[in-house]
Amino acid sequence: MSVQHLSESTEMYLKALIEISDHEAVAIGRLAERLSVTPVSANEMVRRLDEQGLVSHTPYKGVALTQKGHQVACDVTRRQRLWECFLYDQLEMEWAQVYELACDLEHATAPEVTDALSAFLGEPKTCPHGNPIYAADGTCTPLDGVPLSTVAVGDTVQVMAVNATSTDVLKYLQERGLMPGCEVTVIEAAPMQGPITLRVDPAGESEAGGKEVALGLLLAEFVLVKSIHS
Amino acid sequence: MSVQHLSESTEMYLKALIEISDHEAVAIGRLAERLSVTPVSANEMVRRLDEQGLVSHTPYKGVALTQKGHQVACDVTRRQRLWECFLYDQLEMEWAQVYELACDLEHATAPEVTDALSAFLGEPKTCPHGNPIYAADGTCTPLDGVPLSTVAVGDTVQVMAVNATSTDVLKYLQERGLMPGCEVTVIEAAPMQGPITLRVDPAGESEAGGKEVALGLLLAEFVLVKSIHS
DNA sequence: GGGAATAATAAGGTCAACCATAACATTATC
DNA sequence: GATAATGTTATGGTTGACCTTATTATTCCC
Repeated sequence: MSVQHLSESTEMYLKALIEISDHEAVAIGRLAERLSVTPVSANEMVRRLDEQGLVSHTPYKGVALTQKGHQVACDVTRRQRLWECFLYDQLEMEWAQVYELACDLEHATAPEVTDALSAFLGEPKTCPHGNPIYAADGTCTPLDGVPLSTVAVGDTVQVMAVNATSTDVLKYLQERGLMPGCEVTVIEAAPMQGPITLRVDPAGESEAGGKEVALGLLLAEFVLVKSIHS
Repeated sequence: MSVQHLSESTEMYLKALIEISDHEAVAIGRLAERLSVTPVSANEMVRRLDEQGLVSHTPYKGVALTQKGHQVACDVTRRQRLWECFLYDQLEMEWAQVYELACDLEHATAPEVTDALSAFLGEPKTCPHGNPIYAADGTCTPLDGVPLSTVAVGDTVQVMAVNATSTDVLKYLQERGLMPGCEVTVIEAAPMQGPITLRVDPAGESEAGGKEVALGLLLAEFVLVKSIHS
């Protein structure tokens, strides 16, 4: 269990894997794209991670985290989301920016600091974007939402979390009010992967009958929602 | 002035230079020792830093920070000491440990974060070890103390700051009560670089007539004190 | 002035994490 | 079953920051 010191690069690979794997193997190509490296580089790196027992790679099938790798990935993600909370709640930094800023800090955070930070923040359970924060033992209650891209026309749902990592994408979504807690009605879905049209009511103002927003399907995949029974 | 991204190693060299230079050139050997690298490696690195205009190296004379390098070094030190305050005051971590922990965080801290952190902490002026925190513009009021190793027998002084970086050394000093604010009377100084003997009154308890402590001269150099007029 | 300590330079080596290009293997799709 | 897409392996290259060993240059001090 001793998690000596893993390189920043190693931590980024493992974090990327936990972010894009739905409990199944991930294609190397996708991983490479997510990390902005070439498939060849990703292949090399995956081989090294495999040798260290952090992932298991089945040629032509994909990469999956081992138990050890999963533990590390949870830990890295925990550190990041705690820093996001700190940056957003305490330092009052930009909602769209804290993912990137926390990403730098996460690799420089000793276990004692992580735990003390969590206590200081009151053991928060989600980051500012709504994603769950793993407990020190690696457990967490997973979100039971679905991507906004899969919601039927006419349905009204509430945004639970936003899964994006790029500051630009987050800013784009924020400008349209798509933040955790807001309510969204799908008004129209264009054919051929066209955008969906939404009415967005900012959190806490569900009476307002907010503005109409067109959202590309790929962007809508980042937005996790649950249906509203009301 | 654009401080793009300098490597962690670069920042460590510049920080080491500002820490051990008394406004004069530093011998490469000393720098190498401080950073635990070989003189040959330090030489190479100094050449690179010189090429980047961060230091100026006069062969056989030593290295000095340029204005640009000084600015960066101040900034790095500022980041570190702010993190020390956060870790010590807010997260309530060990006094002896926060230097090392903050040292990791400092390299991962964006300028916006530094400024927001400083505001959050109430623009502190010193770190938990008593060393000054540079303002955002690089200015700070330097300490006017002298090393405890230079104090005459019989004198009573107050500890202003502790300049050590190793957790072990800091822990050793803490165990003997040598923290900022405490009062110290030099009882005896052994010849031939022998230890000095002190009476240490912890901060806020100057009536108590504290314990006697023997301290090696090299350790006493880390402790910055000012005389007490009382 | 000579020798010791220190500093500088040269040459060659390692390691992690990338890159490109090219060849080859496998899987998926028409 | 052929072809395209994707994945894998091989080879060779780069960069930063270290290392060792050896040689040469300078400075300091008796």
